[in-house]
Amino acid sequence: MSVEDGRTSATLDAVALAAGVSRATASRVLTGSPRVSESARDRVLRAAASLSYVPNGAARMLVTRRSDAVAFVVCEQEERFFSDPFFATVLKGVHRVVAASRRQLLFAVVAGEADREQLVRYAAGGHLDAAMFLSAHGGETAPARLRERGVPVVLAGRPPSGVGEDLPHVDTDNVDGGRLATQHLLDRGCRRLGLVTGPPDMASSQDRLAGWRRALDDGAGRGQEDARGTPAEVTALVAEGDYTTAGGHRATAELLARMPDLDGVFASNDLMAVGALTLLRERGLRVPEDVAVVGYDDIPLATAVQPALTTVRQPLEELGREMATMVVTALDGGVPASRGRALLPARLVVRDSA
Amino acid sequence: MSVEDGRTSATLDAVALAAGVSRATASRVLTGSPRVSESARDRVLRAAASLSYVPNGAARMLVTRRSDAVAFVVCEQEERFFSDPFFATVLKGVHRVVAASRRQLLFAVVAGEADREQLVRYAAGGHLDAAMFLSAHGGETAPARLRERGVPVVLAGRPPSGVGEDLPHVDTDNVDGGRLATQHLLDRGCRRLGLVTGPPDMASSQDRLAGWRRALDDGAGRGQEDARGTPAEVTALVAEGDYTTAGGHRATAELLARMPDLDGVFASNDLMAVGALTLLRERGLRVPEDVAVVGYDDIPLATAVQPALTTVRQPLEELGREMATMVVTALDGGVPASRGRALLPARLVVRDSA
DNA sequence: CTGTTAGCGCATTCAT
DNA sequence: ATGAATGCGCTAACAG
Repeated sequence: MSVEDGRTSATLDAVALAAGVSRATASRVLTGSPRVSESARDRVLRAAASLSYVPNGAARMLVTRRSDAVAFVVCEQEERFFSDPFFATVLKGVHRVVAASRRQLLFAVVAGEADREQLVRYAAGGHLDAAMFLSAHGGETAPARLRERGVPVVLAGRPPSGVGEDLPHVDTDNVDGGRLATQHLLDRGCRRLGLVTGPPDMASSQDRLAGWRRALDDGAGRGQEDARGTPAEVTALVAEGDYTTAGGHRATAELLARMPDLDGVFASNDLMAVGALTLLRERGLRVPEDVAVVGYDDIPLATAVQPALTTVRQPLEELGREMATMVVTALDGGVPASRGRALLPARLVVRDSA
Repeated sequence: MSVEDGRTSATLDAVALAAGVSRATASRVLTGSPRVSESARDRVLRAAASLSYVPNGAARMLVTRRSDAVAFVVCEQEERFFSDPFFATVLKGVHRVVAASRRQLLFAVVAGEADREQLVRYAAGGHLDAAMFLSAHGGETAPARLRERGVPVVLAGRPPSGVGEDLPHVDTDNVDGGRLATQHLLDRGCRRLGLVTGPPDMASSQDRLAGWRRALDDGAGRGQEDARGTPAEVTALVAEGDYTTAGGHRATAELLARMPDLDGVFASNDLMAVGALTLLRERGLRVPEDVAVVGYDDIPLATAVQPALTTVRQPLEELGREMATMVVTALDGGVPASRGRALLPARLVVRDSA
């Protein structure tokens, strides 16, 4: 049994020496090259194990130009980031694929300008073979800057303006999701509708809003009918939210102030829908009898809340898998992670709130 | 305005050449060495900026034996990890300190054996200057293995058995927290008490259990008195939970089955307390009138739930800051991150559930 | 199949 | 204050 030094770890030379071969042969064995004799391989492996040999990452990076590490970058404050299960689910999908490719998955949060510079420097320094970006807001420069430096990048979600329109990305169909949610409200007879948007600089917000508009336009085109088959005019209002429960609460209050006979709310995510539920309860309004509420994301909380939320589900784990697959494929195949544009379907999950 | 190549980034040679100095001088400027003339410094800086120079991380690591990156490692499944706000808060504290030290904070999840091996290899390869471990379960080998390889390590929480008793760590006073929670139940007159523990292999569970025992023993010693000042016998039962809402639900059911006249529950974390609340409501028991409930952690959900949870608050952000400070200090000072053992106070937050 | 050789890009001696 | 030379540990191209 060998003893670890604790300070200086074994080098390839040491392994080669112990195995009685040259560095080159030792290296071949350890990198899995086929052109090695059985006996040499065996001796090297044994020596490496006995010395607890681990290759020096710096030396390896320097010559291979790879780090075998990829990052999952979230451009948000820690709070947001953790309070939204969105990230956890996508990360899970990513994790599976990256782990299977035997790379180190690293996880970084960019909560401000200093973080951004640090990350770009880190990546430009060669520490990251690729980066996946989540929740990029408008004006986020990191993805484009990394790509300029030759680091493959994939975004979750359509790049917002100013981020790099042609950046590879994978998205769920937020336009269709927004349309489904809105149409559901119309279908159940709601005619005084309110939308609570997400942050206006995020693509998902914009797209869900576009879907809302599309549903309303479609309806206007062919004439809405209420539950009794009677056509009725539709009134629609929009209030700005921010994807937080508090924001949903506030925005719904605004909606109600501007339209007291509100009968349907589409909140652009579940957290805000929960905020809406809370406010409506405070105002003595019943859900869905007085006001129907539809959320988005189908987070675990959606079923825990009273009434259970009708919402739109996105295949988030699949989104993560897809992103990671694009990255890994690009890395393994040498194919530049060019314009992939998977668009994953969203679907309505009807529960009690609408 | 210079144009980026996009494939090959500028090297120090290129910068030196453009500045009309030697590599050595350029290096001195960029590493902030004092022994450089004003004019040389100026030219080098200008050249570096115009070339968008970023030092090659591999080359730098190779010679400095540092990566300027530290990791925050969570040994949990993604779900757990994100669903528990514990991590977010600690991370926030860590982030502040690490960012201020101009190092890259990396974040890794170890969800299984493959991940563990990958991480150890990554760290042993020199990619990590230090690692902070969260939520280490009994038998977790990574921290000790990293330390053996010369990577400074700090744990959040007392090391559970088999993890390395003498590993540096910073903890909150879980024993006292458990005692406070239990004592509060006794003080309000509860005499038929139930404890829902966390996973038995986690130090925090063990310590909160120890605090529970201590409160009960103290009480036994001096004789408990009920709300009317009448001494009464105390009965106490323990059920095993797992820090999840579902686990709290199940464990509380078990408690109730074994002791139908249960009148006080101490759940070792808020998630389980919420599970307890749900079960008690299902059984038609009022909280706190029939059964008082105390949680632990004071997560945001604690105030959102009905009734608002009486719970124990830990200074988690401070815990994060403390861990990161230990790491950064060790790294900057060259002092081995040896036995630090900050013990941060816990305090009771009384709300409606007990 | 194996050993020898040559850098990868940088920080750091040692001279000057 | 500056330049020339050295080596970190490894992989890969080249001989043999």
